[in-house]
Amino acid sequence: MTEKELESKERIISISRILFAEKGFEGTTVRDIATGAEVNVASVNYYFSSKEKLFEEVLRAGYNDCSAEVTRIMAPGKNLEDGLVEIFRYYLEHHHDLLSMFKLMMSSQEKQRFMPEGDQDFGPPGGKFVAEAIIRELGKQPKDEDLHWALKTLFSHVTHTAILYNCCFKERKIPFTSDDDIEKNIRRLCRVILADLK
Amino acid sequence: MTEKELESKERIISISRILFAEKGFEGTTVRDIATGAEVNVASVNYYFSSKEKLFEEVLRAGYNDCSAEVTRIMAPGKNLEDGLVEIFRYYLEHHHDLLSMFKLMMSSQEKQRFMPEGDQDFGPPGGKFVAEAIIRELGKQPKDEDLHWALKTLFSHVTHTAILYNCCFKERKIPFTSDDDIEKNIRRLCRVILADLK
DNA sequence: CTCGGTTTAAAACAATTGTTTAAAACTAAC
DNA sequence: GTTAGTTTTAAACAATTGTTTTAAACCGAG
Repeated sequence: MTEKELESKERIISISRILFAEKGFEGTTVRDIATGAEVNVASVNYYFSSKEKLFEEVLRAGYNDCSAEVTRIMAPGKNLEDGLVEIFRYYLEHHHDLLSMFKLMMSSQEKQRFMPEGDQDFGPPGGKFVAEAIIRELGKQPKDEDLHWALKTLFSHVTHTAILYNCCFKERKIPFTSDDDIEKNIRRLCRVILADLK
Repeated sequence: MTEKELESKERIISISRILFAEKGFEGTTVRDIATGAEVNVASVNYYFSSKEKLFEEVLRAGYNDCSAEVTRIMAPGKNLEDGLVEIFRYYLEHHHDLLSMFKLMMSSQEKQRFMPEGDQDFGPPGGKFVAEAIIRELGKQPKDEDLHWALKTLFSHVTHTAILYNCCFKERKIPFTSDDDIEKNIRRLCRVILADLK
């Protein structure tokens, strides 16, 4: 594995993360990828053997990065509000991966089974650590029902907002949403939900 | 415009709503549509002049139906909790249209501009009437900031949950979510948010 | 330099794409 | 029944798709 291979292979992955997110799997052509990565068309199949396999690798990369980052953010002791806002910001910066994953989930059943190991019990990547932050914040172990309600509501709010941000908010298609507002909204929801759990 | 035309044209629209939602615009072929609608391939272009125009018509149909239904559900006097649960159920029944619209929003900029008249001020279709229900429930006019926070949080929760339901929940990929739970979750969020606004 | 394996390159592959054509079949009014 | 207009059909269109092939270029080790 020489220096050049790493460069080519990684350029392909890198541009694929963007293109798959923007145009979806079918909407992205191998030739688009090859052009974007400045490699020959055949290189894509040479390194990844098929477009589908490349797609899987792209998804895995996105999921793993996201999972690692959420885990890092939500390190023991982390404040819930601050953590969720940071997760939101990460989602914005890496909305390619978020969009790809979401589009996949929304696609036909055959492909829906993609979900890497771990995390299943807590839904989104790193959900377990957000759950732990909720427990810390409460100072007690809530009922399972309450915990999962809080987790799901908070996470879906952050995710949904991050997705919409790149599609509508930043172009002001939906009013009353400045970047500051979004942060405030997340914090407010945190407080309201935690208050209800106490 | 004969009897037969209506049948063919509507069969094409009908199957397109499903296929576009499942496979996206690029993932759906004109031949899939023609087969599904039991018409000749050329009929699609005959009636809609292009695949793209057909897609626009499909989106418009989905958006208008959804907007009309939310408006109907949220008729003056409607209870907020009940209304949102009904909207959620409508989203589930008509998740084709919901998915199509969401996938479009998540797609490349050129197509993002699709958003029919009205509703812009309140985001999702029929949002205005949900806002009115919030005001009714409060018994007073809240601050703009509060109203939009509540509206956005509630609506995004319902929408996000409805989307995930068809992708994960119903196959139990994410645990602790029975159909009853989802309803309860929506109602709980309603109460918590309204309490905060009071 | 020479040799093995790895990486690139151009070209071609068959299959599928959206769309058009041109003729046939159909429908309704006269 | 004839005619004019609409709808359906089969066939073909050029363009694009993912993938494969074959040979050339490249590289480090001996």
